[in-house]
Amino acid sequence: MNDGIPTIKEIAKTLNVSVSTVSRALSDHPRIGIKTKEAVKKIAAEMGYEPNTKAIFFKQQKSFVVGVIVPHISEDFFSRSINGIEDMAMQHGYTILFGQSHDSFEKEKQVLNAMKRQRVDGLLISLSKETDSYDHINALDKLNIPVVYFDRVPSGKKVNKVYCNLYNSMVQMVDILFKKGRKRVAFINGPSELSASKERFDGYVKGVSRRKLKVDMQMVEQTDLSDKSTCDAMESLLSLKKRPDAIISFNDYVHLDAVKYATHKGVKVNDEIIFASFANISINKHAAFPPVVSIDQFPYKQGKLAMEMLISLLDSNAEPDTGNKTPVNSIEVPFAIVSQPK
Amino acid sequence: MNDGIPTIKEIAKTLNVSVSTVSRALSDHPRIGIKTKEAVKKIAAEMGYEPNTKAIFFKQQKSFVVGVIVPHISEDFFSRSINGIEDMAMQHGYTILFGQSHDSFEKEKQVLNAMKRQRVDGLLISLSKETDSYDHINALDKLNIPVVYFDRVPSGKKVNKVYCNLYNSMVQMVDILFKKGRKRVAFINGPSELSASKERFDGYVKGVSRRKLKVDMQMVEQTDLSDKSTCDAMESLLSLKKRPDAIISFNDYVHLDAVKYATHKGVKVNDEIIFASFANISINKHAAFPPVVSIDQFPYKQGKLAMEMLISLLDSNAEPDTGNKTPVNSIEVPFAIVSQPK
DNA sequence: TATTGGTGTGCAATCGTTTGTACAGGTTAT
DNA sequence: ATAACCTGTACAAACGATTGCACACCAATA
Repeated sequence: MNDGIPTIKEIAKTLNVSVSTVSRALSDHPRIGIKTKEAVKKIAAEMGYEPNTKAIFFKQQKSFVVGVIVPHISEDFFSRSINGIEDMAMQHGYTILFGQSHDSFEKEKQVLNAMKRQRVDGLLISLSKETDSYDHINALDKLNIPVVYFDRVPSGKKVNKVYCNLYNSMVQMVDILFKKGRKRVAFINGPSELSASKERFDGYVKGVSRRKLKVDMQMVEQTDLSDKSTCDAMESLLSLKKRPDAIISFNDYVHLDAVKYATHKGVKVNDEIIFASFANISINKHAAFPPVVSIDQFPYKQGKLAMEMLISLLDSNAEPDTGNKTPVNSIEVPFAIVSQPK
Repeated sequence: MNDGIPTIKEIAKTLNVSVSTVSRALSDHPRIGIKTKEAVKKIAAEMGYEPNTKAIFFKQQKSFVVGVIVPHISEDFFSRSINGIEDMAMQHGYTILFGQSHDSFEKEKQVLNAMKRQRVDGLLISLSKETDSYDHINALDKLNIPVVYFDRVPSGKKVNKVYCNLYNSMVQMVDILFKKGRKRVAFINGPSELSASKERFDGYVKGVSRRKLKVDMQMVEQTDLSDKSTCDAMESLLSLKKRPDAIISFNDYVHLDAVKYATHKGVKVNDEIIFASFANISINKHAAFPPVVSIDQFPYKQGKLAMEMLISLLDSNAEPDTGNKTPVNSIEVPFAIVSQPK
């Protein structure tokens, strides 16, 4: 006995039948006699048999494990996505191999290689902000490992992805702020490496232009998402001769830093200046000044849909080749604009 | 060819050598000729050979995968523990199979079974609040899968664990509040299912008793951690004829709800009543009223130590049986008391 | 010349399970 | 009575890699 846990072979020996009979008996093969089946199952239970899934996975070349890589698990958006991913995965008997890139390209390659080594059945990934080459991910093609991107998806590539239309949501957000009577809507954008930043910016420009206004680049600042960088951005905005009367932050974390700085500087938050942002993280309800307008990108739903897509790819992969290349799937998840009660 | 990626066998055929030669050549076996080695490596690289780790893991009965189960990934404490776990794991070539119990016993059993099926090499677990039986976990013994508990560890069992001394930290916290001149220190405890609640309570009693004071049970409330339940607790405390002048919350999430309720009721927070709590979650810096005193339980460190312990168990397991049963490891991680700058 | 020893390679077993095929014994149909 | 067909079981190959052992070859030593 190997591990203290018996193999199919030992059951066979105990009963003086062949291993194939045991294997088939345990899986209720029709050609096995009813009494044999019962005897086998009884002994198996008594001996505490547990199939060695390592062996099975090896033989079947499938392990029901999918890799999930996100930038930061501590970011509310991602931990909620993972909930969606996990729920969907469990429903279909999949388990999650987990890794974080910590927004580093090197780390992303590292964890991705770990997943490759483990031969995950498929991969779900939300890109690190440094990622600008896809060789490491494309290497999975050779191993027949399908990849689904979510949230932070590569721009302009034909890939399987689930994402939110940040451009449209930004256009609408700007619109709402103008409708609230604001005249000078500023924007603290994220790092330019993120395609999300470009999309938001384009949306901002569109939103402002629609009002027949000229885009004033003094109203657009940038942060690397750190507290300090956000404060710098705020300082610039607040020192303008014509201060903004509305500030849109790249996301709620930036918002929290921005609003903290503003209160520190004696600004009457949500009066002189109203604040808006993306993501709608759950601690907002405890923040001193939650954003007045926020865009919910439904992380749970995105995660769930991404996993659903991956599973369908895995299922179609399992079937004998249908000849034509698998088409590329893409889902644009609708966003929602949430106005905090006054 | 199977997956589009060649096996050792195909390399062998291409070079007209045996598979064993290829295998040994690739692993730099001393008995293989230098020219053969080079030829094999060259062809292997050309064909894009990648060892099939499923096969290797199967043969070696080890997969370098450890299971990690936590109640909620979205809880700051756990996502930070996971960072520690992941860092340590990667350093040693391990990958993480991930699951959440969502504080449900059933769910915990489910994910644990998934990990068992996957034959993880070892398991790291922080118990769900409902867990009161350990059969599902003990079942792993049979499979020779070592288990390390962290943070939410079983009380009074001889197991491998990494945890924080909540009793002592509570004693000290009470002490500090008295030292700050507070006279009526109240406590909103967590659900009684959690052993952490008992420990905190005992610490509270000790802390109060040390001051030669009688414990007033009106000063001790309980919450199931939901917003509503915490508000109920606060309502009771605030409606006392002799209101508390300090309130210790079970953790920062409870604290945030409590403080919100208090401000809502017009209490002068951190003046009439000062607030303290456990955990020191990262968003505190953005909260309107962070706790004045907080206990840091070093989640990253706990995770790291737990993983370290598990790895050492796995290493000792790999060695031929030393005869005597593996001793049980237990680490008590020191906590720190953090006072927010005024 | 025969023995010893090192060097380079191949054979075959092994891990635990699944599965295609063969085969034995019994029953039914022609 | 003989072919055809079930039913229940066993044999052996296969998945991809590792590894103990045997063997062949050549050189050096006794």
